[in-house]
Amino acid sequence: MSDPAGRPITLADVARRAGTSTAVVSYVMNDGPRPVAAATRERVLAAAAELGYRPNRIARALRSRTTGVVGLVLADALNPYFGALARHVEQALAGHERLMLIGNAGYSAERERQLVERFLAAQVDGLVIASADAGDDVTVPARAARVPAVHLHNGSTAGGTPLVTADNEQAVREALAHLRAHGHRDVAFLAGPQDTGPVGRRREIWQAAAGSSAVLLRSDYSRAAADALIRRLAAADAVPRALIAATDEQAIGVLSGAYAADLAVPGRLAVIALDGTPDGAHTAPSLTVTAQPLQAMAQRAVDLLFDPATPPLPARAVLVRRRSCGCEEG
Amino acid sequence: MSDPAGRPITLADVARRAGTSTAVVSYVMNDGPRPVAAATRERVLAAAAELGYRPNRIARALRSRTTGVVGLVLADALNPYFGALARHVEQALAGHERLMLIGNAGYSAERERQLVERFLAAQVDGLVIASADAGDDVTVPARAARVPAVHLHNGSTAGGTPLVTADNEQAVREALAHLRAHGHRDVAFLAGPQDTGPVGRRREIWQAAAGSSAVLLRSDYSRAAADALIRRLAAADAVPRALIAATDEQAIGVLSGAYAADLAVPGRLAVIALDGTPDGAHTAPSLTVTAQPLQAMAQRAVDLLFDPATPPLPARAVLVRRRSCGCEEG
DNA sequence: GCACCTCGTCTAATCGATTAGATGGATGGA
DNA sequence: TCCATCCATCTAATCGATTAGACGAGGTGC
Repeated sequence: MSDPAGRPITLADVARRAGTSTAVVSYVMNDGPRPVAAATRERVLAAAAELGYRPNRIARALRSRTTGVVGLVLADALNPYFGALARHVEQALAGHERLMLIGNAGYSAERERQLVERFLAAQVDGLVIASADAGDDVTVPARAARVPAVHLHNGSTAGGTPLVTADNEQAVREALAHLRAHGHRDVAFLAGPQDTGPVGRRREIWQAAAGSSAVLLRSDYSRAAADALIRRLAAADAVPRALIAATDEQAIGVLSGAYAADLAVPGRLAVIALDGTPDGAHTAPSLTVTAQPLQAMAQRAVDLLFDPATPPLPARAVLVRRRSCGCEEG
Repeated sequence: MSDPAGRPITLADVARRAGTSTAVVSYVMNDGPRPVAAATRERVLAAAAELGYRPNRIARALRSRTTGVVGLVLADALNPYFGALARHVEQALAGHERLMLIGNAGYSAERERQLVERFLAAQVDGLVIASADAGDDVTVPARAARVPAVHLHNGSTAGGTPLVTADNEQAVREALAHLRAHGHRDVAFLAGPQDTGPVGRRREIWQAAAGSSAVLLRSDYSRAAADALIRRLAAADAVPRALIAATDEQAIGVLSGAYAADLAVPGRLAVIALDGTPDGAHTAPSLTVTAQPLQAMAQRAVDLLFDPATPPLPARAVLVRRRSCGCEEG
């Protein structure tokens, strides 16, 4: 708010109007460290309301060294997995009365580092980093600046920054077992471009369980790349009968590629994805997934920012049976 | 950064180390309003580098009344239309050296108002509001606080806040004409829960062009709602032969509902969506859309924040022919 | 040689909110 | 009645960066 002249209303304006000092106004605004007489409190509140006073958080931030803002750096908010995480992080932050700065790094570690620097310059109270891959630890400058940081989904724990992930091992095993229960002996795996961090372990776990004859496919973490891959395989008549996609994003590309190439899903190609995003419920056919507890993960990541002693998650992924694996709809 | 004791490095520390006053350090850091001797500049730069000085933007913000942060309030970042807009807004802001606070309002005007208040309290330099609907103008407090605001996609222009939209009329006409070219005489329209603002006009335009016998459907702006609607219609054998969906999100739900109900698209039901998000390229079947110039819209919205004289957009939507309308893939 | 200007730098006020320390009036106990 | 408390409030320092005004040294013009 501002007065008619355009000057924003300050504490001092309210104090003047209420006939008190700024200290008292501050005490009232914050249920401050000292008590205020009831009558005075009323006067101050009334004055603030009349003037439309809105405290300047910047000034408060300067004094109190906390901005009420946390930065979220993520790979790609258009990927529904990261998009959903972002939503849950925002909600968890709201529970701590924090606002969220967001920055898309587009799967580039360099850009992640840039965003971390910018967010630190903006004096964020904390950083959540949701990377697709786990290369060098991008939170190093945060540690130097003594700003708490957390990796979510994937990231390097080398520097001591905590990492919140679902139980990838169990998810892969469950997906594999389910496809086997549908009668598939050979189950291929569609991985990302590289295997890094705990998420990269998904591939290793599949490899160990599926045997060395199983087919490993790779594509970028995008619908377009997975779509193109499937069309290529279809042209070469090399499409597997069953496939675990490392991410929903890739699985959705598999579905559209299969549709375009006239490959029936699940008849000709059964698919399970490992993420479990909201999008999987409304694909054609609907996508069977091992759904990660995204909300719980986001909540824990945020809680860790404010209390490093937050207890770990059970964080099991849950198999959601839909149609892409061969199950009938419930 | 901070010294070993944990105290963050300030301008004064750098000044002390370089043997100058804080003013000179500031001049160097900003190529300040006054010149500095080359030798001194070197000393200052060296001192800053050695100490790992990172300017405190909060302090700067207090003094200069600009935080370098803009708030984006949007209906739902998981809806790929708004998600894509958010991405483009972020990029446009990066061009202005601004960071982006984001807040999901979940299609609730009340929550939009709350977020506007919080962002204003955080002293944002500007606000971009991307609402699904256009009810009361939620930017009123921004105007009072003299913070520039822009509506993107839809919103009330009653209070003078500018609105950046694509040419909805042309998009609807083009979609309708295209379905007619495929031989459909009756083209239904799947609208949102209510018709507000320029986006609500889409329905009126369709109504005027399609005639009063044409079927109007409504659902929430979600995949689940559109999916459920189509299944219901299928059970009642009341599915139209051709349909324009107001949003991609609804169209995707239509596709999944049609798939589940064994309705061939486009054979039994032809579909065109009016948004044109990246997701439409990888549905089964792929989605024909009138693609709005999302990036140009976001760019213009952001430019308007910093220069109200930014010229208007041509902002035509472009028909992207894919398969859901009956076209063959290119 | 003197007045005057320029350049480089320093001093200190400022942005707005917070809060420790000081102050003064009222209350209670002896 | 006098002193010790206590409560409500005020005064002023503080957070860190910015920048107008002051200042001194060196250079120029006449």
